[in-house]
Amino acid sequence: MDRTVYEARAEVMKALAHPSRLMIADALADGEMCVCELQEIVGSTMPTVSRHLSQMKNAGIIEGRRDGNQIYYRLLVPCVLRLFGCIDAVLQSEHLRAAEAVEA
Amino acid sequence: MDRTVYEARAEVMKALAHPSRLMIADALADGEMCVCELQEIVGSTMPTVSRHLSQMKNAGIIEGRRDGNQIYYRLLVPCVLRLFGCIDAVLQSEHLRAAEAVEA
DNA sequence: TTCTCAATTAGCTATTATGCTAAATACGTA
DNA sequence: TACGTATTTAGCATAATAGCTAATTGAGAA
Repeated sequence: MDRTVYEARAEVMKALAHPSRLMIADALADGEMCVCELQEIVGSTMPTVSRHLSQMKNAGIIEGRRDGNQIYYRLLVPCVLRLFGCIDAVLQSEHLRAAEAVEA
Repeated sequence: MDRTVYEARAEVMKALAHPSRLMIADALADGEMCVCELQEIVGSTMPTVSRHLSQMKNAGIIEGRRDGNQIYYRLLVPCVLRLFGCIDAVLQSEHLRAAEAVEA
């Protein structure tokens, strides 16, 4: 397998590898949201949220649609939500091993 | 949902958000491998590969086992391999939209 | 013990990511 | 036109990553 494939994949992963961007992905699970709504959820300044959105857009994860002077973003590839299941499995196994380490 | 949950998830994502680390995860799909074998696959220096492995280990993705003077790593949570499917779906949809943009 | 090999850690530099404030754009309304 | 609101982009300072070489640790062999 070519290294460029892994580089492309890593770009997508990087576009999700930030707490605020994971919050955004989760928030968009139920449907589209404008930047101002996402800002409330994430709790950063509007420019910062906008930049996170732009990273996710460039990675092909979300898409924006203008309505008036607001821009509504939505998930393009909803399967990213299923990533959480696996990530949480990693976290659980981590906690299990941490507990074992304490016992031993 | 608490922000700390998203921070923990982001740590796991970050531990995979690098081409070399994705290559390592993929290589470990078929079973454990020592660092020297992974080095050949990744194509970086041994210290660099070792540091990638240590990041993945801290995130709870892999585990190492010493045998003689070699250390064999294995995937702790094999479901990370299923991530590739979704990531590739993102890449495909990206290419589709890029093609549409060229047509228009 | 001493030597060698595999792996990790230290120390450094270069690159990249993050988040802010301030400025620019886009759109709707008066 | 001019103004207000939502969003993006620029520019900057700080922090985090990545990769290298050199030094260190761990385990087996001579």
